[in-house]
Amino acid sequence: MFSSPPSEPVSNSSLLHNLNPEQLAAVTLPAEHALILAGAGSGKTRVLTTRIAWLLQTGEVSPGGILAVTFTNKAAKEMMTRLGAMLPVNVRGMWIGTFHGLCNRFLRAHYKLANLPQAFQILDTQDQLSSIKRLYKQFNIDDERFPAKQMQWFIGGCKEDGLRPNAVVARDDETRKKIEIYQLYEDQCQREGVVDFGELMLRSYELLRDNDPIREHYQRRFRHILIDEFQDTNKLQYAWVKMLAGTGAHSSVDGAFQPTGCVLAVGDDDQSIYAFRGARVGNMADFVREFGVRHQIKLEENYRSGSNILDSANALISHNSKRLGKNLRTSQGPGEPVRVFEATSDFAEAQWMVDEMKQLVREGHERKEIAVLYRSNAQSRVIETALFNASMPYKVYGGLRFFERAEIKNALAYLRLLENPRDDTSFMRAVNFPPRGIGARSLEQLQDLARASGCALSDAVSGLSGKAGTNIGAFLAGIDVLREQTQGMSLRDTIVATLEHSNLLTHYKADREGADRLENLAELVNAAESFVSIEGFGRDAVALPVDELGQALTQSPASQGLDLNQPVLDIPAPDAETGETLSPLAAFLTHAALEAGDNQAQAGQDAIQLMTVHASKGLEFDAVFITGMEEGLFPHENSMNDRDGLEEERRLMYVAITRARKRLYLSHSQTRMLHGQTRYNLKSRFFEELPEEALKWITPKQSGFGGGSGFGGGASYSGAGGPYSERARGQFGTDYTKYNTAATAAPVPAQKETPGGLKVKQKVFHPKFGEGTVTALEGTGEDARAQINFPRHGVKWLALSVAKLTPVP
DNA sequence: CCGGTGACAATTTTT
DNA sequence: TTGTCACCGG
Repeated sequence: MFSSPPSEPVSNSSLLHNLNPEQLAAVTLPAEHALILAGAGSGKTRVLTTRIAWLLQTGEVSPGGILAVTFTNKAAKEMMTRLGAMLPVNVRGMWIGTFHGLCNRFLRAHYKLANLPQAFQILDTQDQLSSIKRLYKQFNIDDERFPAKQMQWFIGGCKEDGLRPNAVVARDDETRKKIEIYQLYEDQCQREGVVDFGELMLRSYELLRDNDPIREHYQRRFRHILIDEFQDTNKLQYAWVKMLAGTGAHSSVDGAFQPTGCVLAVGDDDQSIYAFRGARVGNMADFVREFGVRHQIKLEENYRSGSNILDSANALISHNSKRLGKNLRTSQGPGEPVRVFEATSDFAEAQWMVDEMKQLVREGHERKEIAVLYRSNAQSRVIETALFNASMPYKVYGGLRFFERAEIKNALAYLRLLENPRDDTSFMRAVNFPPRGIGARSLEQLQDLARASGCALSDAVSGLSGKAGTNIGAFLAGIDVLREQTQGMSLRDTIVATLEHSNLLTHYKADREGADRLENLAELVNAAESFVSIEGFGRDAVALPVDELGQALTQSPASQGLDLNQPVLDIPAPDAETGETLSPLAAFLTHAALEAGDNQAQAGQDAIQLMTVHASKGLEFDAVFITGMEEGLFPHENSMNDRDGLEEERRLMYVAITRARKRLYLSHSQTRMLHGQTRYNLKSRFFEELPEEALKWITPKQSGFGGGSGFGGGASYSGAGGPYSERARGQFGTDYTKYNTAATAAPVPAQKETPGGLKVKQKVFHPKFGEGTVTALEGTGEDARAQINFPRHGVKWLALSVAKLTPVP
């Protein structure tokens, strides 16, 4: 898949053709640290890959001297594919991959120094949580006081900050206890021979930091370090990059070694939307300062959208204060206006969208070129229902990925036990699934025993007596037999044998809802086969054989980057002493953990694309609907409290807007079903931050709640985009008034009445709830009620005859 | 060991 | 409203 086409090396000029001046400058930068500020749709990936190709082409560096890091497997693959198409290099042999993938490769190569078993396995997020829960049982830790989820977050956070338990400051008793649990967790993982995602990063970092020869080897080796999506890096990843680049602060004892790695960081601070998981946009500024960056290039030419869309994006993001500063521009014309729609209910919003989509499809747009973006997953439901009822094919992104499915995890648990009987997480998962009469009490006994002797569950079984001992003993003996039997088998046969032995197949066959699961298990066998044949055994997991890198090097136009005579520390595929190599199975299991698989099931099918705004980053579509543009939803209420939160929401909106090539729709609804309750939301403040001249209101703009008319006649068809004209109506061929039927039990709107002298959208003050905004009015006289949205207390209905409300000017 | 029950919470996500 | 999870009874 990633092998190089048998083409001649392309010439320099063809490599660089069609680059704009900024892109060209970025590609041909001198060998120094540099920061590329790459706006949305500015050809960032192209610049990155062309830069690598150019470095190789000009002999500046050999393939072995390049380190290119991304966040997702998808991005890494794309980089390799594109590079492979540009130059006849063996991209698989190069250090191009995700942070975690590369750390894995590094740790496999130096597993002894890293104090890990060669076949260490990787805990995914689920595994990590169950590992912590198991710990809680063993040590009687109160899940009420220290929720396992929260503990998981704490541990992950510490690792991201590069902190081991002994380095975390115990500022209070609670933290002290957490640190204690963190330590217990660490011990448990170490004993079991497993690492979590954070550990992959942290242990790699520590090994580089503490081992001078290793660090200097890699510093010498990686002449060019390229990092994608730099704004998403966390503290540890930044430190890792810094360590590999060797900024001079860490020269060896004799001081003779001068590190030379050049870092090319590519990112966009305006698209930083992952602060919640530890990303630090500040790394960009830190990078410039700490690395003494002299070259900064802005890629501002956008090749994706017309200026109405880009002006909207630019105007919106200009409301953020913390920016490095960048403006997207295009040589395309204005393109279509940004269409804005106001619905009476989430249901009506979905209906409208479906009709609009039908129209788009009629006009010849492919369904997969139409995307619906929303802030939170819960919003997809109504839309799905509407699409389903309209028989419109759609695809929801997100949700469980292939290797995260229960049946797959169950099968993997058996496979992991074959590889490593000490893996207690897998033991617990497999021991009584499918059910084989091993109850909770037996397992508790076993766990007590294991803890007392500090050994693995599987080692403690021999100490069990009675029925418990017999049952669990039989399970374990079965695993041992299976391990024997599968010796020398192909990966495929090993998995088939395991599925048989475990009774998973029988179990799911008996389950009348197990058909899908059986299908997935069959798919697991396929995945294993393609892992061996197409991907090539273990290349994700194992350091490459020497000859392969050698081949990559000799194919390079120049090989001055890496001295072939120096010891190649990262390629000890077989263990130096025992000659042991990673089994295909261990490699496959690693692959499963590091690449959880697509979650886009029927990819390739022409279906409407539904996803969160986060998931849409990096993608583009002809037509984009951004839905639920309401206060509390987008910007989300949990983010509105602090300035940073709001700015991140705005960046999120920026990302959403810039996904659209041709047509962009923004919609909001007056009412929305959320958590089983109807909420009344104001339209998003982001509307106020968009340039009116780029927008076109295609709704009869409502005057106050419910548009009066109720839902019928009398609405005033005016809006920022001017009167709702017949022309517009004809153009879209849709009568929008039909959506103004609230499907949910919306309160009957006051018609022209303003009870108590209040108006919708007016700000009022309540002695208890503070300041709020009137969102609806209802009834007259004594019965007059107002619905008010209080930022701190939520939406409330207040009887005007009782509530002491003061209008706020 | 299953299946029912009630409590509870419910942005965003990759590895 | 929906999904998850701990707990309990058959």
